[in-house]
Amino acid sequence: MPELPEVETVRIGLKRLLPKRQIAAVDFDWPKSFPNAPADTEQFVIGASITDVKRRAKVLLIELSTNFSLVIHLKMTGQLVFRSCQEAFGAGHPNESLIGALPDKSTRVTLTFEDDSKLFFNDQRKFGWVRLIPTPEVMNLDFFKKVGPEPLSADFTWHIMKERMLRRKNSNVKAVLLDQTVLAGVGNIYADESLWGAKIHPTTLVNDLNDNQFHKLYDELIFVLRLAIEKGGSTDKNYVNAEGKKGSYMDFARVFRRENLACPRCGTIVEKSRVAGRGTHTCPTCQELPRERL
DNA sequence: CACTTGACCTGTCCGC
DNA sequence: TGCGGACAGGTCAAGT
Repeated sequence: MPELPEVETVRIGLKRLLPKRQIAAVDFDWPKSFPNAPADTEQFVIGASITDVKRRAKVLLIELSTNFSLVIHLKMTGQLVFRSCQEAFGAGHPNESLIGALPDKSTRVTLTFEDDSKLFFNDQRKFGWVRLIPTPEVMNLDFFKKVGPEPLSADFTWHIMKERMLRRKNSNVKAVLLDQTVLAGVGNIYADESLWGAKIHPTTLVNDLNDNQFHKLYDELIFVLRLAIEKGGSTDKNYVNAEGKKGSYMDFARVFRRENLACPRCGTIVEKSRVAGRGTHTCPTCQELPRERL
């Protein structure tokens, strides 16, 4: 579930909460979630302080004073939640969290800082991971060598998006939006939302899109990504930010998870189907099915 | 090579 | 009520 806007929201929260804190202990509650620990952890994590928190695609990079980085992928159900030692989180407390006491049964890794505040990596489905990597070598990871450009970077244009998408011209447009080597950070929610905005059916072959459609899809994608960051991301089920709180983009969603409800543009009932192996939401009036090719 | 499907997991929901 | 199965969706490996 965490896509670019959710990971960016977590990054903004951690950037405010973590820098200068010194790590006192690491607990491996589920060792597979931190595969290359604890070999280098004693030397390069314990005693290190956090210098910066960055993001590339859907991956978080927590940089340490030892010139190592904690590289974290939340996959579908990952959460990074910070709690300071003084905070109480009972009902009605101003900092009340949407998740209960931590650690809990889905806590996989716990960082404890000098002042006894903690950062919890929770991950119900255990697909996410934390890796410890020398900071200069982070971008040598296979994933980063292959991943496409950041859609919100200043030099990402609709021409670049069109050119990169045409590398997979015989695939349907939804599969290509989800392909991280074409562009970084788009997942199921914002693929459906941007295709609805551009009035393009998700099964349309990339090769069949005209320039107007590429341009419109680019505009809609940038719009939904920016709006979602502004709203603190989408909480469908698991996602919470660095303070354990929900995002509100789902209140603004036009088709995602709105099957059997009215399309906000034309009133037609929104349908749900499967495209590229994923649940897919479309308006059958706004997003016309592509004609069968002979 | 281009493209699609299944595996990795756990929890929830739906139908019988 | 209990139980099996479908589903959730990011990425990589395996299959066509």
